Amino acid sequence: MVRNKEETKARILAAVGKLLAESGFQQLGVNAIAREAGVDKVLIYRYFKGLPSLLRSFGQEGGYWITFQELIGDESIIEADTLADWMLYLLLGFMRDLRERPISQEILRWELLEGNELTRELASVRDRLALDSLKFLDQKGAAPPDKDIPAISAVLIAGVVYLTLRKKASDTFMGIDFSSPAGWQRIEAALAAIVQSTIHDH
Amino acid sequence: MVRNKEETKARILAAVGKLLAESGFQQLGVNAIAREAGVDKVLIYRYFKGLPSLLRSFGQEGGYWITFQELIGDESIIEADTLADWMLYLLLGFMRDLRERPISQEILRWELLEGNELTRELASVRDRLALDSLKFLDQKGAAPPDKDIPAISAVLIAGVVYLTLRKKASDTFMGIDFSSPAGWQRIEAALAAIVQSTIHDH
DNA sequence: TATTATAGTCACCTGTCAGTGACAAGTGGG
DNA sequence: CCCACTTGTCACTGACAGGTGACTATAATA
Repeated sequence: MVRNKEETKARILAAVGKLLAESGFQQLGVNAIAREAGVDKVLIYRYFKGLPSLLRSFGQEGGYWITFQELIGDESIIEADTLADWMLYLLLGFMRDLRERPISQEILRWELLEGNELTRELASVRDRLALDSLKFLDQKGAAPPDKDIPAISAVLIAGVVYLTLRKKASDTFMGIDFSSPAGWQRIEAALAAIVQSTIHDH
Repeated sequence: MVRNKEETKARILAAVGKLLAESGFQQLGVNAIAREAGVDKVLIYRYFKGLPSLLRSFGQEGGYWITFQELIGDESIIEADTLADWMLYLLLGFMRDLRERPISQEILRWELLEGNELTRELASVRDRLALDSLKFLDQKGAAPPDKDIPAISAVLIAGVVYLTLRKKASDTFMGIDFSSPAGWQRIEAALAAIVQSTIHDH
C-alpha cells in the first residue's frame, strides 16, 4: 500500500469505472469495488461516505455523454444545408458515439431499471444535450408546421438507444444482424430515409 | 395448507407472475417467491427443480406477447389501404398492447440486462410475431424498392419499446411528458408522420 | 524523542440469499 | 390396524452482502 489518500480515492473511482463498464450496476457493490481497487472497503466509507455518495462523485467526473460542442464539431466544415441534414447528422453522431461508451450504456440501462436520484441527475446532463440539439435544430431551419420535431426525435433517439443497449445481450433484432457493420449500416440508412422523408417539407 | 400439489404449483407460478409484474426480475428469488406464494421454498425445488426451471415453466404458460392474429384482429373491418396504413396499424397496435403488459415489459427489460437461454427462448416467440408481421406487410403492398422495411421497422419498434420501458422509471423523455395521454398521443402522431412519409412511394 | 493526526488493516455484526437433510402430517392400499 | 407414499414443515449450512468499532503503521511536528 502506498499510503496516499488521493491515490487511493483515484483507485476506488477507477475501480467503479472498470466494474461498471464490465458488468454494469447490478454487480456493483462496496465489496466488489474494494476488491477490484485492492483497497479495504472501510476506506470507501471513510473517503466517500457510502456507495450512493461514491457513485455521485463518480458521476461528477463527467465525460459520460458527448457534449453538444463535440457532437457538432466544427460547424463550418459540415455539409449540411437543410434541417433534415442537420438532424440526421446529430442523430448518427449520437449513435456512433454512444456505441463507443460502455459506461454511458450502463447508465442508461440502470436508468431503465430504477429511476433514483442519481440516475435522474445523470439524466439531466443528457437531457441538456438533447434540448440543446433541439434548439439548435430549431435555429437551423424551420420545421414543417405539422411536424412535431421533439416527438419525432424522441422516437428515433429511443430507437437508437434501445438497439445500442440491446446489442450487448443479443446480436440480432428482427432479423437484422448487429454483429457485423452491415447491420448497423442498414440502421443508419433507415434513419437517413426516415429523417429525409419525414422532415423534408413538400 | 391444503395439501394439494397442483394447487401449490399453481400458487407458485402465480407468485412468480405477481412478483415479476411488480418488481421485475431483479427481486425475483426463491425466497421471495416462496414468501409471496405462502409456501415453503423447498417445494419450489421439489416441484420445479430450481429457479431457472421454474421460470421456464412460467414462460411456457405463454400469453406474454400478443399473437399476430390478435394484433390483426378482424382484417376485413380495418380501414387500411396502403402498406403505410398497415404498418402504422400494426405498430400502434403493438405499442398499445405492450403498454398494458407489465410482465412482457419486464421480460424485455431482463433481456436487456442479460441474454441467457431463457430470455432467448422467450425472444424467439416475440420474433415470430415480428417476422409474421413483416411477411404480412410484404404481402400487403410493395415497398418502395429503395426502402429497407425491416430496418425501418426495427428502428421504430425499438423506439416504441424503449419509450414504453422507460416510462416506469421516468415520466419524461426529451421534454415529452409521458404521465399524460397527451405525451403518448404525440408519439403516436410522430409514428404516423414517420410511417406515412417514409413508406409512401413518391 | 514523544505526540498526534492520518492512512490503512482486521475482526466482527447483522441480514439475506440459495440450497439441503431430516422429520411431521396427512392419505390411501393391503 | 400397519405400511408406504405424498405433501408440507423446520432447522440448518455456507456464501456473500452492507456496515462498523477497534486496532496498527506511518509520517510530520513539537
